[in-house]
Amino acid sequence: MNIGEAASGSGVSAKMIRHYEAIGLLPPAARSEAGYRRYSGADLHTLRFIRHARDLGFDLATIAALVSLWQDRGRESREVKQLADAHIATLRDKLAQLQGMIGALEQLMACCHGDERPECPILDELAGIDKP
Amino acid sequence: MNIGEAASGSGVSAKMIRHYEAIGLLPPAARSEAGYRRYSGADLHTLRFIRHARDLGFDLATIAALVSLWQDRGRESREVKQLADAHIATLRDKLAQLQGMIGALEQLMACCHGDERPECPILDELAGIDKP
DNA sequence: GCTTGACATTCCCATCGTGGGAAGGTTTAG
DNA sequence: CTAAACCTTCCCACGATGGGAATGTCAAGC
Repeated sequence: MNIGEAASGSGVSAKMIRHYEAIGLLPPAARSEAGYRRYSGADLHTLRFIRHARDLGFDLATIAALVSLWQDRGRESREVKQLADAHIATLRDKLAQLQGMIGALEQLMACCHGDERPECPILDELAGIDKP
Repeated sequence: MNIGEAASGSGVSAKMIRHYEAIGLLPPAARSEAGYRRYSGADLHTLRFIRHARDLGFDLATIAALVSLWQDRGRESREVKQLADAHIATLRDKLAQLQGMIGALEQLMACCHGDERPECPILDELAGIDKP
């Protein structure tokens, strides 16, 4: 199949498929006589793998590692779990950051009238009425 | 004060101060005879305002709006609250996404032995043993 | 056969916030 | 006078994605 079909069949855009190939996440695709990239069912499978990994928030470098573990039948599941573990730690850090921001904002929102008056605790806070 | 002092005093790097000026978030700084940027206490205050807004996750375009509301004594707090409200919605979206990823990963982690055996439910899932 | 439209190719540029580093000028302390 | 610690501008990089231009190819309809 051509790249368009591979894209719609995998959920990875054609643009991204080319990019993944360019950065070495995917091996160079086979080419038709006219130079069109051609994809097999196995290629599609790999693309879907990548897509799912992206959906879980893995970065492309880690995905490259996951793909190679996936294709290595002698892998140790320990290695996979380590990658997932490191990733989940990163996600939890981000989560904590986000929760901090949301919590702070919610508090400010609760104090701000949000009407035609100019007084605004949100701006006051940003301006550095810092609580030590 | 010079840019280095403004940077350490505000928590915004010198690099970023120049960048903020370049994109118009900050007005062009005053210059010494030799061309060095010079900052006043008021400038420092603005830098700290920006820093705090960044800490709450606001993007620079929104921060520009916040700064101008801050400096407009006739503002309506409604406008500030609207910006904050839109931002908090964005953050909550990201939060939900993160939570989804973390939840999915946790489940997979719980199923994976993580030992020397090659069987790995994490890879299986990525490979698309999709549950409909 | 020829046109047309839907595909494909490569290449460059943009996003967003941040940092690295080069090549050069200034200021200050010893 | 020199060395260190500043400062300047300029260009490039990240990570993942998209937009779009200029160009080439394929399949269907007339």
